[in-house]
Amino acid sequence: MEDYKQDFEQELQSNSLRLTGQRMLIYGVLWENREKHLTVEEIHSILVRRGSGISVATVYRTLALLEEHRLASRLCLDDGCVRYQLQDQLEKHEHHHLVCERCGKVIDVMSDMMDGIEQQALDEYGFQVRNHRVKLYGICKECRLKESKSDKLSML
Amino acid sequence: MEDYKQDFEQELQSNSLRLTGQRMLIYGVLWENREKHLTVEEIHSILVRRGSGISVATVYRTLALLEEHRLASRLCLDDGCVRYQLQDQLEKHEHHHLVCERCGKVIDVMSDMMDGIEQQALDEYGFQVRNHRVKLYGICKECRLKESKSDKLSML
DNA sequence: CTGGGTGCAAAAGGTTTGCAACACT
DNA sequence: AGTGTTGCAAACCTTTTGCACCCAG
Repeated sequence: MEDYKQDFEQELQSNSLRLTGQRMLIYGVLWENREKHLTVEEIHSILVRRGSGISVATVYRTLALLEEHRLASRLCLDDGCVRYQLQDQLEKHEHHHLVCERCGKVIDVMSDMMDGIEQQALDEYGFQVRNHRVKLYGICKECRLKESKSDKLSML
Repeated sequence: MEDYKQDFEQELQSNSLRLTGQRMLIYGVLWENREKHLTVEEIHSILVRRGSGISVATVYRTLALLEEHRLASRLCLDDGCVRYQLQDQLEKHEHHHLVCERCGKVIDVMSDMMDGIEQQALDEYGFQVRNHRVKLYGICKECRLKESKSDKLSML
């Protein structure tokens, strides 16, 4: 339970990178929010709120480091801010995201259904896929329920 | 052949928007480069190079307008700049992109292979997909050939 | 004519960088 | 001790905005 940082510590050590307090803090925030997709600004302000005088520059630098070492993955929702999430070390490549156009919720989806498309890319274009980013935009269950309810109310 | 702008003109008219010279120019550049994915900066500098004193602000405003009316689609390759491309009016939703990690080339792919994933999203999460953005990162045919050639050379 | 559209320049984000001070190893 | 890291602030880059002027309808 307390060893969640071992992947990180090991990766740093084997690359002769330093295990600093700031890096641990950032990794900790990502771990605590591993089911969420935090923006850089959110990560920074969580730490500032806790009394850490960490600078934004360090947050950016550390996140870039984590991404480079494939310990975190970057998610760009085309709304102008980049989000980060710890990357599951078991994943072959990145998972998919369902983005609700109403409430903004992001649902992670594990799926190998892209295998077919990857094969097609190779067959038809000679393109060898190494990673993919799939974002499906639509309306989540809760928002659909909410909307069908208010539709019924407005009909009265 | 000369009527490629009719979709655009019609859409403007039916929304009582004005058919200005600048809008025509921008639409023209997108049409000439319809197989490419131009950044805002590229579109702007193409026009400036041709002697048009158009401002970046207008380019941004017009592209936003085109996107809003689904005449163009925005592509965000997570490299900090947004790209635009005219949208095929027959497409159900956006097509997929194969992005080469070596040369940066972007290949468009039409495919309905996402239908399976969309059904899965609905079945498992109650999530109704309305659009999707799929980017597959990998290595294109040409770069693979080039690399295998230089591999062989370095072996000598 | 009249209001939508444009150019300009300033402002507003978000992200990067140079440099001196700091702190892991 | 030595160098990788950090904080700070300035620089950067892309995108947005306010406003006076302009032009399509």
